[in-house]
Amino acid sequence: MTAEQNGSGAALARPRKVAVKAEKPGKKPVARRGGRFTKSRREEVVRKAALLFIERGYEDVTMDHIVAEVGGSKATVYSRFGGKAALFSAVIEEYCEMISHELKVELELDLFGSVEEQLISIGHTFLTLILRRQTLELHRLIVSIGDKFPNVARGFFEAGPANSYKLVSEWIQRQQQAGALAEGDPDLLARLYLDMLTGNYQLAMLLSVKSKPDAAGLQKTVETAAAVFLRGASIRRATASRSNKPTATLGN
Amino acid sequence: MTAEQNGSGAALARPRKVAVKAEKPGKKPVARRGGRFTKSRREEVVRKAALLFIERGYEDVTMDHIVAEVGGSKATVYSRFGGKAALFSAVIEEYCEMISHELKVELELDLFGSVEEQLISIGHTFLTLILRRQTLELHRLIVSIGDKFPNVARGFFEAGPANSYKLVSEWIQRQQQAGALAEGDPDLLARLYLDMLTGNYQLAMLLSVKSKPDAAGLQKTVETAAAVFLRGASIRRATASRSNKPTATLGN
DNA sequence: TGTGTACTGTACCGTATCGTATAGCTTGAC
DNA sequence: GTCAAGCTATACGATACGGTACAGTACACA
Repeated sequence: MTAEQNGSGAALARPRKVAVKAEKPGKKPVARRGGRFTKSRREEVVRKAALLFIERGYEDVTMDHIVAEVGGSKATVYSRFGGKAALFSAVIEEYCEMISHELKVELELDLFGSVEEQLISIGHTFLTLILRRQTLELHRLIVSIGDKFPNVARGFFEAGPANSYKLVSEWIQRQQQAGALAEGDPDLLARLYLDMLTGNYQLAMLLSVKSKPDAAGLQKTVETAAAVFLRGASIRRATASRSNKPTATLGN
Repeated sequence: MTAEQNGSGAALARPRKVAVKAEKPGKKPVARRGGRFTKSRREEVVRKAALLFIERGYEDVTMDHIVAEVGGSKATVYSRFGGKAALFSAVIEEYCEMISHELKVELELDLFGSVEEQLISIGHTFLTLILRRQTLELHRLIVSIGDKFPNVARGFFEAGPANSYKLVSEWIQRQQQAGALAEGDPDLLARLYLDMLTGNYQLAMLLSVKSKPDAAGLQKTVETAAAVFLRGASIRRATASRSNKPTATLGN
């Protein structure tokens, strides 16, 4: 669409300064000459720049890196985005909106089977998503920028964690209405369940203490978490008993 | 002890370049002149530099900042630590060892009361520790350095999370031996409980989505988490029933 | 009191990086 | 074809920072 790689670049006569230069027309593999800054072009820049930031962190990505990656010229990037900080904000915010939609699709999987099976399925989907390399690096990036980009941090929280909590909360409400789970604040219960899954693996992988998610341990974690949660939050059917009887409610 | 600010500096004849310079002898409030690099002096440097890194992050602390903060000269810091990266490693590793000991003391509080009361007490102690500004910023720092300082990351993990998991795991084992909790992998159960508490608040505060821990919500979180955990992991006493009957074991 | 070692204070170097300026080329509208 | 607007390529300024050099000073010890 945007006249990318329209081939003419290779043959164009460009009597620049040195004749030799004409034989090595591109300084970089990304060939882009001319063309207006269309919407799709902007999306391309956003996507590529976002990946760069996510892979290498804010400080370790220079504007020259970005230009080399997306093609075009530095001047254009500055005129279109305004500077490194502004580019970063725009880029990560738009990226978060993208994953927000993906997340809804991924976690809204058609669930079937018993309550426990559904819960395990939710856990697996969630953990798999959370432990993807790209998700981890995005998490690292957002945490590391601290309070420098509050809008970016908030956008990430809404797009990622808050979204996940909300989806699981809605599932819990449905189970409560169906009588499969005891009453209790569904938002809080959703947080507890997802956090149970997340904490250990996520931090260990961010810190390179664990290299791989290791399927067996992950399976065990999800199953145990689901079992604990389900017993803990399910309808009480036995008479309360002995000294270790829980007295607190489930956050009503 | 170390002849600080003995004033003679003002009178020294140093025909450097500009004579005016001699009239503004002290560049900074931290007065330190002479004195050997004793062990306590090293500890002072480590402590102050660590706080700087924790407060402002690796990239945003310059060697000049550090020297200004700890006093002395740049040359000494370089000769004693070897450079910024080495200083950072040494400083954060030693700092982690310090908090490792503190953690053991803090979490080894004399516990009393019912199992649930003990669990709630553990939860409160842990959450309070985790949500301290300094702990959060240390966490941010370690996550943000990524794979650049693997030893630092590992040291932090051992000193913080791994330590906490271990202490709670031991408590769980004691409860299991006393028959108050069902059998099941105590390490895994400890992780699940602590992660339940951590996730939500920690990330929200790191991202400035929540400003304060807000005592009421925190209380509710701990109590609900304890209730869910306790019901989920306690000895089954009712006959298993209906369709939502948990079938998984607790990670044996 | 004299001497060597270690520390201080500061200037300086090299490099990296953000951001701007400039000159020429491409494109799309007329 | 002509032309204005926008893009490319590149050079360059300004600044910041890690690290080193060096002259001078303080302290330990004899």
